[in-house]
Amino acid sequence: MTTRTPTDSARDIPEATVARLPVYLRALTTLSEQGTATCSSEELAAAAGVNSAKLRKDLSYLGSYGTRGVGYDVEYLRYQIARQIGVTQDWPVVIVGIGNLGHALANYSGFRSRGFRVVALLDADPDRHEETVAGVDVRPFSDLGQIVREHGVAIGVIATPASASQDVADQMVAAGISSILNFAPSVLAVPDGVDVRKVDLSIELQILAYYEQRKANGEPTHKGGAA
Amino acid sequence: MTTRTPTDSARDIPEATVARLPVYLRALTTLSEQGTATCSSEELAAAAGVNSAKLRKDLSYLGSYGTRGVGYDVEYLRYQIARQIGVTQDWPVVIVGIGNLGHALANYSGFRSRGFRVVALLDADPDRHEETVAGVDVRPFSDLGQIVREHGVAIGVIATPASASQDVADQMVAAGISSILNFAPSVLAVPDGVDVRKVDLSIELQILAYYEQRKANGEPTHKGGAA
DNA sequence: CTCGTTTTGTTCTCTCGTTCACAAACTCCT
DNA sequence: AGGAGTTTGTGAACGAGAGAACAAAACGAG
Repeated sequence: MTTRTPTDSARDIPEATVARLPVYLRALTTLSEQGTATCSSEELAAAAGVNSAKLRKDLSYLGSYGTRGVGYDVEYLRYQIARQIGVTQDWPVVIVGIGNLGHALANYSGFRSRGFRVVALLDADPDRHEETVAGVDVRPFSDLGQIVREHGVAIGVIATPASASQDVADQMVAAGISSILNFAPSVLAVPDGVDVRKVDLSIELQILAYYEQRKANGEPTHKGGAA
Repeated sequence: MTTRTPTDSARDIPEATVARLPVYLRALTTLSEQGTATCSSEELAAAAGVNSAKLRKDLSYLGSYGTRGVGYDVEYLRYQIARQIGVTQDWPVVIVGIGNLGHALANYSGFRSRGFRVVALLDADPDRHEETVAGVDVRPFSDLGQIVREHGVAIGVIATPASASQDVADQMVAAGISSILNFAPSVLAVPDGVDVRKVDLSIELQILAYYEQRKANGEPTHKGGAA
């Protein structure tokens, strides 16, 4: 049964669009908090920092949720995007590696408010197993399999040094995790069917440094001015 | 004098390539530490997690630094990329907002080793001004202008809550900073000539959640399996 | 009911990025 | 010296994404 049925609600949304949906979601939440009930594509695009044509095209992949001549109902569109991304459900998440970054992630409120629930903090260092971070006990890394089974965890976050990251990833995959967010500066090898996204703090700085250097040399600014 | 001289050493490197250069740099450093003196595009591509054709094309924008039939000299290529990105020089950086994330960033060793030197940690909260994080004193946010002038800071990092981020960005720009790395979940408005890059921890998780949801619904895996 | 105004949804075009495929260039072996 | 075997650098085909432009749809005024 590998054939795609035509009734699939979500066809194929382009990757670039998927990456922007959370941005729109955040913008809509902001508008909602400001008491805005309706907004045009122009307004929403401004709040999200993108072109209005691009926004409309992105939204058209989800369906026709706007009203011509009027705009979008903020609450309704917000729900539709949230449902499409999957943040209406609850996503249990484990964080491995409770160093500085692990601490910051465990305390980050933005996860909770978007449906991500940190069910466990794991670290290989026994000295940390007495700690409690953000109300969650730090447990031995060897408990990974049990925790994943118990909570049905599908998403894992790696905040270890690079040297440990591949081993952690292997064990995550073995335990049944199929999506990994990697903060370690390493390239992970994982089997097909497992998604990995990488966030590298120093890479972003290096990209800025490149353009900064060019600015200092009198090169004209590239297009990506604002964000 | 807005015309581009043909003697410009660095012509126009595509944005996508610039974003990958730091990845290659890291891969080369790893190879170097393993004692590898020479590598083929195939090996380096594997270490960086990209296609070898793409790697070769990327490198071709910098110049011809390889030897046909042999490959690339690891040290030489590493230096060339480092010079091109600008990480051979010293980049003074200020971090504003010393919460959990600010702490993690201040302690992150990956900055130092790539030429980024944290010259100041700033926070608006007077209670934090007694602290010392990673050997650097936390100072009042109002010192920003003086510090930027003193150290010639061009790059600023925002690790504040979203509510404060725009104000911090405005003051950074006023102080003369022209590149901003924004960790706050907000869209910053900045004048032309100022570069902003954004890292949003929860957005990455939401993107993973989207694909995870599709996997759970029996959709075939998309191409972006490994990373 | 009709017309003008507003704003979406979509089509078309163009630019940018990726991948393929191969000639040029280098090494090694005989 | 010459030929076989590698590996780079790049031209060309291909695909995806961005932006402009416009037709279709809703609304309000008269």
